[in-house]
Amino acid sequence: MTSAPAANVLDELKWRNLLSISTDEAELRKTLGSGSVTYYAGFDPTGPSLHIGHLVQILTMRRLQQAGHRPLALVGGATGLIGDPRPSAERVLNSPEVVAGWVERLRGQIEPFLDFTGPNAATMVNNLDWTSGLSAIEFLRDVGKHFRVGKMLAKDVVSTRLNSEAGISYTEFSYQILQSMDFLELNKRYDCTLQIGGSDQWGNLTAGTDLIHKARPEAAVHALATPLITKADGSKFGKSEGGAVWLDPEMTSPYAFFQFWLNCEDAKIIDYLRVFTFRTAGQIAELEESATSRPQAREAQRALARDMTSLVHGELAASRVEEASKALFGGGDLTGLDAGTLGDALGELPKAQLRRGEHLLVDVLVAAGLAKSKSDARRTLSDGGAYVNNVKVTGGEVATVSTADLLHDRWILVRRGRRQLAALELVGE
RNA sequence: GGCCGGUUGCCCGAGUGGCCAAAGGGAUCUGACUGUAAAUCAGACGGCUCAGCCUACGCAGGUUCGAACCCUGCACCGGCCA
Repeated sequence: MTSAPAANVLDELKWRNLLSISTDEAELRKTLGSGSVTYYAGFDPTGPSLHIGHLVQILTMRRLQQAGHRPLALVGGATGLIGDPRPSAERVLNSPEVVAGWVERLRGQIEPFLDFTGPNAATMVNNLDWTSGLSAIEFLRDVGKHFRVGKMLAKDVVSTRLNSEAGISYTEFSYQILQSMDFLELNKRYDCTLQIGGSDQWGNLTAGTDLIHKARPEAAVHALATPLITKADGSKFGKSEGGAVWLDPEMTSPYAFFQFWLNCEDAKIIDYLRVFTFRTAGQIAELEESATSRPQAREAQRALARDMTSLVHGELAASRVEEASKALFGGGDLTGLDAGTLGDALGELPKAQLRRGEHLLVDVLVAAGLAKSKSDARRTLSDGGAYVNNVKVTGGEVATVSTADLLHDRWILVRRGRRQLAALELVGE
């Protein structure tokens, strides 16, 4: 899982399409090539878990660390209380207690990706540390004086919001100042000279470098933005049935996580292998060859799913869900599977309990989480979109399952559509 | 503080007294095709004890046989003025 250190890590990032825009590229290349650079990326606690969109930053941090640079992972205990303005509408504030809880969770999610030992050990930081004690007067005098309102208004999101019906609160308008302070503070405390972030953060990144230029003219700092990851049609990457693909295994099961990557569209598979995995150019070229000549084999997708699941949930979980996927989709005939294999596979799926006897499939689909209401379940049944043990249900809305459908006298596999599965397990009388 | 405009289903957005569970688009779901892909075509898309009923058009009240639509108050958002 290591890549040969490129001559300059910037070239590797470029090859992986991870460099969208940066401050003076020649200078940045020189800096990265001439010693260990301390850099940071920030993650705001806007929810109980990070999702795969955050992975781009996390993994870019990891790549830079592997190239000998020193990461600071910032979880925004302060910025999370304010909210980075979204183009659409004002955010709803979360309570300090809730945000503090999320900070802890995010820290735990980021830590496994970085190395906290050795000469370029990573450090976790929290911007609440240097903002909680700051008075409003200090803030306005020491920091605010460096910001020109005209420039702040010109930032993309701000002007979008200003021109929208939603408008923008002073709170969110101030966000860029807070993020700029982070960079300045990390520059002072840790000699941090590079901030990385998504291209949608470019305005915030440059606000930080500008602040440092004014407050500490002697410091030379850089910013680097990674591109927005999209699907082939340009739409947002990272959504699956129902919502975001979370890193938290309770929110997105390792099986669902694996499935998400496995279902990657052909048109994007090579891009994603570069962006998200640590495979070398040679390995990716081989997978590309396979994807071109034998797309139906989907070796590249399998490699991506395998790597990502292993990276996020561990080798063991990755093997488990890969085996489960093989068993459940491997040809459809479940009766041929032995109890052990089937039980393991079903164990990765959402579960519902089933009593002996006959049950309306409508109720079963809801109980198993495959339909969000009985109406939804009825629609699915009348559409012919339900399957029991991989066999299409033809009975329409009144179809039932019963003890006779049990596999190994214990389980029933229910499916909605092409690939939403759930397991029913027999429970005592 | 004043005046004007806005608040519609997951999102955007039409509707301005009965024909409205609410046009249209997007998202989503299902089917066909296929490779657990994409594109395409077709159907569905508030809930339920489903030919009916219930809930819903910012919130609360009112007018009316009848309200998303009219009136009053409140909340939030925007614009202009002070």
